[in-house]
Amino acid sequence: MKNYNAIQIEEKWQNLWKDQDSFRSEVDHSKTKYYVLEMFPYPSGKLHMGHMRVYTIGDVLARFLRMRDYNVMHPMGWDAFGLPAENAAIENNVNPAEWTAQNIEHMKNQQNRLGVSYDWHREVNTSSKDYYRWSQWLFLLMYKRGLAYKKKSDVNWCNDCNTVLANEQVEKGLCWRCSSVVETRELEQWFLKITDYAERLLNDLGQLKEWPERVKIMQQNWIGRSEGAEIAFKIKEFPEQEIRTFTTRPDTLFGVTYMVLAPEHPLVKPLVEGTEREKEVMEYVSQVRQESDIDRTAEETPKTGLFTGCHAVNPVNGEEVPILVGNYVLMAYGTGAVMGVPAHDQRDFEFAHKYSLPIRVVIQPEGEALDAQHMQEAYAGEGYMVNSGSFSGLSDVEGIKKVTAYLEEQGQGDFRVTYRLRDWLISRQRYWGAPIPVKYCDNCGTLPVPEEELPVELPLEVELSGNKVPSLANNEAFIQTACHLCGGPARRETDTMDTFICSSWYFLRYASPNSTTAPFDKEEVDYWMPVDQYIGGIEHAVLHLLYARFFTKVLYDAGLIKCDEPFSRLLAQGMVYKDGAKMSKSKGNVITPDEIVATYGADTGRLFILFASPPEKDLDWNDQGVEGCHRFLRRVWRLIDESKEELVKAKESAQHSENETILQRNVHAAIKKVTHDIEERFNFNTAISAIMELVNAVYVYRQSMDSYEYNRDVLRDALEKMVILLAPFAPHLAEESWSLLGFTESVHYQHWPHYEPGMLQVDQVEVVVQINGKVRGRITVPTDCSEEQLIEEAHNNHRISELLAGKEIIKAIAVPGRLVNIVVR
RNA sequence: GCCGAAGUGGCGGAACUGGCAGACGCACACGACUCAAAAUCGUGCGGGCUAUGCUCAUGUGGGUUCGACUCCCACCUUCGGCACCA
Repeated sequence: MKNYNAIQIEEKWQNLWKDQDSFRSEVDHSKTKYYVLEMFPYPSGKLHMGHMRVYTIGDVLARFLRMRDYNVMHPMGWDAFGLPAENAAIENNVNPAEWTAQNIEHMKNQQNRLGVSYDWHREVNTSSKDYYRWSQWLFLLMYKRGLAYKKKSDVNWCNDCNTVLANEQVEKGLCWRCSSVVETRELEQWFLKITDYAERLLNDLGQLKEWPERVKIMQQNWIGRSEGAEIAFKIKEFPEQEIRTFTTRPDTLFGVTYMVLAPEHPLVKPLVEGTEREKEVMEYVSQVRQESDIDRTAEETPKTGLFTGCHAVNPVNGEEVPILVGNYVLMAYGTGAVMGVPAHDQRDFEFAHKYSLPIRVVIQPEGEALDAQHMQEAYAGEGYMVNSGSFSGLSDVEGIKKVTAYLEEQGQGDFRVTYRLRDWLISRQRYWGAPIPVKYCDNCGTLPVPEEELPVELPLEVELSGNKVPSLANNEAFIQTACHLCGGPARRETDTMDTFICSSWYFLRYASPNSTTAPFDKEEVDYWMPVDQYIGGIEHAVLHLLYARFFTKVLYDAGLIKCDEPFSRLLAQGMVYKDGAKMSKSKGNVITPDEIVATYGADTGRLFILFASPPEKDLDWNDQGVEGCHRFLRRVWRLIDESKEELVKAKESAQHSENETILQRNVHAAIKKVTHDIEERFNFNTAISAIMELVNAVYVYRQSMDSYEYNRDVLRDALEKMVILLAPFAPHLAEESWSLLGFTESVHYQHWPHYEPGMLQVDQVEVVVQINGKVRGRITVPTDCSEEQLIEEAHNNHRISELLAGKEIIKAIAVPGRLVNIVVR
């Protein structure tokens, strides 16, 4: 007997797949296409268990669907721009481009050793000229469509990464990449107008029936839509000026007792200029603005404010209320000004108490009498309007409509929808990225680079100076260019694009990775898109998945693609832990795919990853569990190895014994369950357990008689089906087994078997008999036994009849094939 | 604070539309094979008890139902998202 030598087997078949180009995909209109995609990795050079998990999940699907006769595209590529390449350049004194290229080569080898069935003809690399040229082209498309603009504003700055960050890349005030505190800086930067798409990005979440609810909710929260009114307050001291404020509760307008401006609000300075309060107010403003966002927006931070000396005029009743500047008002949300309604907003309530501002109740809950003097907290619930002039008596809901309508009539306000979502800041002050294709000419101004001049090439030679990679701003040769309009000298934009731009359209590029005349070939894209199944980590729930949806919608609007949502089905796979903690060097609990492949082979690693937990749940790595999976594969191997002789010795007979009928039933039950678990439920763990049960059943069959008595056809069929079912999970062992069973064609080109319902039929079933819901006996009855017969049979059972003696039977319920429940008193 | 997900043996997990709770695997125990070990094969394996059976048990407490891990209500714990968002 030969031992199961996984390493040797795996290498053999990987080479063969490569030589035969087994997983190439082409447009074929005669077949149903299926696009399986795993989020492409950053080429860090190190493949970790999280990667192995995504790729394995994707590969099982890809292999399964190929056997189900779909035309499957399963591509892979590299999200190759980004900061780590610069850090590596500094540490190892190596060029970022070189470092990236080496890592890609290494990681590609690692991926291939996992036996993942990629179509490498479609490989993309976002840092290659052929790719980023089209990232730049897409920037220009955005520009043409009025979706890219440059603006001076307060932006998030990470000192460690030495660059600005998008809002989505700040987590709780910290940089998403390095966790250092994010500061605010005022800079002129490029933005994409994702807010123009806020409504559609929100609404179309409803189309995404096959997305996990939690991801959709995260996006919904992030977009943060709220309805209300924008209201204009005139300023008593400056009658030509007004303050616009956003509120979700226009029905509380009569309860306004003050107004607060954000310290950044452009009106603050003019209001106090030349007054005795100027010095104090402006000092306060600069003090607040120095605080980091994390401090300023923390819940514990006390609310502070300062009177400007000016007054706002309430448009509904002409009341004059003081205008203050306050630290709790954010310039970035709404209009940067808040009307203070202390009776009905908790923050306003606290603020009013602190600064002795009046509180006026204008909403009364049904059956209660709120009294401003005795309120312990603001009342934000339902009620009817009071102290509100002609609006008094209306419900809050009616009030919102009527007050807004009144303001519109008066030209003092509008219905308004406000989003939490901000425009996407895409400028990065970093070298290793796609240059933003813009020029600045003294005569002609800011100019997008004409398409014919693309790509704006990133200079590859880097002079390391000190401990950093200099940004393009230090590269005069890059900066100097000619204006294509006036021919005069012009300067290039030196910022590069956020790498999330590159990953917002890569799934389109896979359809035609070599297209030189467009970012993608329309016909190919229309055939393959949308991605049928996308798989990746939950950490991209808002970031990448929101940006990619945005890009897709812009391309749809531009008529370049036919779909307006990129990913039909999404699977957010769980994390890989070890001993309840994230794998990390500092904890010393890292297991790498390389080690697993070297010790047990890729098939064992794949099987364990799939068997230990359903894909969307977190997985706890367990060495003994891996051992168990390896044992199972050895068990399969032994079965195939021993069967070579057994199949020769076995008898040929059309007659099937009971044992053979049972084995066949097990085969068909396994086909049914494995198919259903992969296709409908993505529960690979239970699919694998079904295969294990089949393997156990074959062992039981073999043990039940002498090998001369085996039925050759039945045994052979069971073994073949077993190998086919195993093929998506342990592709190398399946391939080897298939060839040992005498086949010359790859198991991966076999058609997935269908189960026959007739084969699952049994003549007799065991049915549980309950009395008052407790199991009291079992009866064996014909499968087609009627409900009446079932109940009769239950009564006939010796033990049951004993237990029923002297009891009053109230009713009896029969569920054919399952149970009988007799209710007694 | 708001929103969401999850709580089942020693462990990972299973139980699809309400119908035998614990499939499959790990760990453990015993047996076979062996001089021995490993490997392999077999048997057992939620708790309690007066043990061919009874009883308790799916985070806690209620409810609906002939019957609840599954549905409803309240609560507890853990994890995740949002959060001075007007």
